[in-house]
Amino acid sequence: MSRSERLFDLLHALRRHRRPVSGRVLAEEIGVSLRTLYRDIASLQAMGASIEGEPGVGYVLKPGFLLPPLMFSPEEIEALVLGSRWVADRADDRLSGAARSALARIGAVLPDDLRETFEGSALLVGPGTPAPSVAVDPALLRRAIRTERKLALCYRDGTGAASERIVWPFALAFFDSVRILLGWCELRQGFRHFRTDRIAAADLLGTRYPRRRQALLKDWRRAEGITDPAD
Amino acid sequence: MSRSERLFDLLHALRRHRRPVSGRVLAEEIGVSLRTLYRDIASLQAMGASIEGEPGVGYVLKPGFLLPPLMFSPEEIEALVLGSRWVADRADDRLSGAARSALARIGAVLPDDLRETFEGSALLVGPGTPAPSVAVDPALLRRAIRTERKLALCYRDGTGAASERIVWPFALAFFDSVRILLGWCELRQGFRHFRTDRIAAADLLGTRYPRRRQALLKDWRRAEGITDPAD
DNA sequence: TTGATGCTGCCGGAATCTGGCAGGAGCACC
DNA sequence: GGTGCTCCTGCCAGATTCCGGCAGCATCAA
Repeated sequence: MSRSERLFDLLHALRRHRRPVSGRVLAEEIGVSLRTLYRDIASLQAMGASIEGEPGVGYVLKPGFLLPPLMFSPEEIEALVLGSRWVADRADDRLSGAARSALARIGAVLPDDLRETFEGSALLVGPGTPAPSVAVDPALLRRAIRTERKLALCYRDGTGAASERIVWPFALAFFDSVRILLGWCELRQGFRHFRTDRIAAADLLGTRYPRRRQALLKDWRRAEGITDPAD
Repeated sequence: MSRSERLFDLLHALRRHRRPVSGRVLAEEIGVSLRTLYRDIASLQAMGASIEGEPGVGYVLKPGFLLPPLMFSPEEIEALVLGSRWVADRADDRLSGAARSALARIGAVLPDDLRETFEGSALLVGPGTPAPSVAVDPALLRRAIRTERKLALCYRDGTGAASERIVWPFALAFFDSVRILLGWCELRQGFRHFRTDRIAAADLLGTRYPRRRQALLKDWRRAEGITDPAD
């Protein structure tokens, strides 16, 4: 692989990892010695890429470099189509429609050869176990999360006992057959999860909750011992 | 100026002119001999750039090498991120890497406000039932499908009985816990499906099968009474 | 035909690239 | 204070690539 080609690759590798990456890892990924990697980074920086390196941490590429990324590879197209099909099949109507329309936008910018891959993708999503019917509009839950606003829930737990509580919703997790709303429960002063099919009613309150949902998610991950998949 | 830097410049110059530009002009603009310019163009083409040169006219950069800025609605972004996360979590290593990589590309061309939605997406994919270990490389199966080539399978069915057969693979279906290869079986002269975890061995044969995989998929859909989701 | 242009092969000298080593410096953690 | 991780730089020698020039062919349009 020529040096120039490698620089494109390096740029993409940096974009792929959003967390700081050590030079050693990058060098291995690209297949080049550490010394050369440092040189390559310096080259990209000289060309105007805002790559920041901190001793003991690694490199991060700040967004906004003049050069747009390269086109998708065929495998990437297949991955996007498959993922969108899964969303289209499994999510609620709004999200499912959004998946289809996002896919259409992507299709519109593909060159002819990739459009063939795109249209003829042979990766299908089998129908899953049908999702239990849900009383509240999932779009409402997502809006609450996105705008970081409190939610008044009327919830029936596994034993059938009903309760009312105020929660700070910060994420929605998709499992094979159920969806689970993650939130901080004001009543219990702790993280709780709620199966969406057991939420009898949800009221979007006007008040925002006092923390950033990213921070809540991070705390929750630590509490549950779940590592961030972005790492 | 180093060669790599020059290639970036050349790309820039090509994007600037939308009309065909002669190699001579480009060479002067960049400050390099004509011979070298031809070599540079060839390098970019080798990297996948669709630069078209017509004798007597000049060069034009067709869209399809660099990903243009894309505009999505926030909900579309969430759908793409969620879908890609699902693929990243559930598919084999290659496809999963492709999902992450495609996502990074999309993230890089989003305007700032959308990038916020993109990075802070709160839709998670729960860990599924762990996929049974698979003896054959799923990438091989996908390649067979993509190139419409026959596959020699060594398969153990549900009862444990082993068989060898030649199939025409035309699709791969992802279920919650298993993946299923769809194919036309030469032995049985009919459509058959194969759980990938029960495929003991698969040989990619050199011969292409005589029908288009789209047509096979359509026939299969009709035979199974499954409507095309694209309708 | 003529001219403009794209494109390729060849060559030898020049420039660059590469990996390894040694060392410095910042930072966090113990 | 020591240890470990990291970024970063200088130096060097051998390998590799790059570069310009030239000569020639192909294609297209006037």
